[in-house]
Amino acid sequence: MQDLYSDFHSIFSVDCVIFGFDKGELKILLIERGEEPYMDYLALPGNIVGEDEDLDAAAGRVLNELTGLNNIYMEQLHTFGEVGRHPQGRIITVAYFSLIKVKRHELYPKIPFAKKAEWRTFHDLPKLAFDHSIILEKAYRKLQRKLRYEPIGFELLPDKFTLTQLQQLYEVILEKEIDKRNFRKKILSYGLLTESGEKQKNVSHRAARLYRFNKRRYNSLRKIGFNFEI
Amino acid sequence: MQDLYSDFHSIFSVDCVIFGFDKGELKILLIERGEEPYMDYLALPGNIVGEDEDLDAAAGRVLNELTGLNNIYMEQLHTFGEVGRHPQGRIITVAYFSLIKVKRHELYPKIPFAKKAEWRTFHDLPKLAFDHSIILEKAYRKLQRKLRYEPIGFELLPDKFTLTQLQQLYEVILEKEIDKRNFRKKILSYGLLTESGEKQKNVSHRAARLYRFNKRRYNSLRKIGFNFEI
DNA sequence: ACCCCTTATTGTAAATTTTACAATAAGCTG
DNA sequence: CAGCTTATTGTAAAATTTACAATAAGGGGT
Repeated sequence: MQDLYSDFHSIFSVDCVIFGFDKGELKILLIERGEEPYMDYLALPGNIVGEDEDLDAAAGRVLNELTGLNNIYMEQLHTFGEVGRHPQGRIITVAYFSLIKVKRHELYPKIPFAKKAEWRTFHDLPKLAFDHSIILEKAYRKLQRKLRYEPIGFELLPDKFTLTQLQQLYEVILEKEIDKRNFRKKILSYGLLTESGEKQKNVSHRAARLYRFNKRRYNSLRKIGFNFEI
Repeated sequence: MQDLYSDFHSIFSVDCVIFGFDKGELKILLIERGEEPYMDYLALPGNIVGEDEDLDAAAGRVLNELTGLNNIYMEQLHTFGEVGRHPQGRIITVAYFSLIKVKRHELYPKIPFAKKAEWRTFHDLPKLAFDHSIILEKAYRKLQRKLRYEPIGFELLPDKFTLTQLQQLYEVILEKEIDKRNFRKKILSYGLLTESGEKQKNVSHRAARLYRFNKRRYNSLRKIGFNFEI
């Protein structure tokens, strides 16, 4: 058995697709490469998985080194292992999918090969390095699918947010207009939103109420198999 | 860069979760191990990925070597890469998910380490080798989720099948009873079923009509974003 | 031929959910 | 306080989902 296993070993890595939402736009956290190949191209942040490191831990480490954040919503997206996907040899990469609040952190690009890290508008991107455009495309479809069936929008918004912000997030990600009254009725009917008691400040129009996501209620409803379809 | 990449190489493999449906039961194609570790345990069929082999191709090869089938519905499920998952060292496995028609083939267990391959009833399984019970559990949840949103049940049934067979499949996999009249109304409303013109034979009761899945119509509806929720 | 047993096939009314749609309220600015 | 901007709210019609049972058809046994 050991013989069979010893004939081919491969390098493997993780790449992170990190979504954010800011000023009504879907954002994605990318690095700018400072080395060949794909010098100056934008790329997904990623790294080699350590010998004694779990896959999930490697993805968490990449995100932490980039943002300083811990305990962030992350899940596996897909593994990309085509023979020719990397110009320098066979590299398998496990892509991860993450949602974070843009405003919560500074960017510390400790990622190797990176000149810098920055938030880019998802809907206006050049071709990325390697096969990262393909990975990103897959991640976006997953984001759309998840948003339709689970209340994950809250991961992308500040702790307190208005219903209009939330609706805008749905409209931008799902790429369709939503009726304001029907959206509010539906989203409030789940009972996942708690009024914070506060209102918007420094806006030159009627101030909107600020809501919080009620994580406790979400967990108890999820346990009994509740469905949150939008 | 080459330096960084050269410090840790890992073995990687594919494992296949192959579902079938027969005699009103959900089946799963497993091998019985003929070697340590986990001698005599049941395990998912799998193999090492070749140096010049795409991931998807490796999964297809495992399934082909086992069943002789080609062009089978397969998709990636998840990658399992915990440090301690394999007693003989760090092995990352990409799990695949597949649905096949049980009656279509013989079993040729060319899988290494296997004494034999056989169809087992999903709902009555012992603990599997390695972390394969965990992989299977994840695959089953995916099967349930997919069945609810996509008409994949046809992959598991013979080319011609009755509505009762189809309903039974839904009931067994989703683990809930479904109203007969409502089920028929809904499933027929999608227009994905074509009457074959034939009826059951050799049954000691009223013979049911045999339907076929209309793949062409499915593809054209899917293109326009149609939803097939049950 | 007929009765019995088993499964196949079909419709409808009530309840629920989704959809379409616009007037009023509130806060800031000048 | 007039004007501008965004926030908030309800209702009727349409569509979908749900609950529910009687009749049809085929084979087996007499």
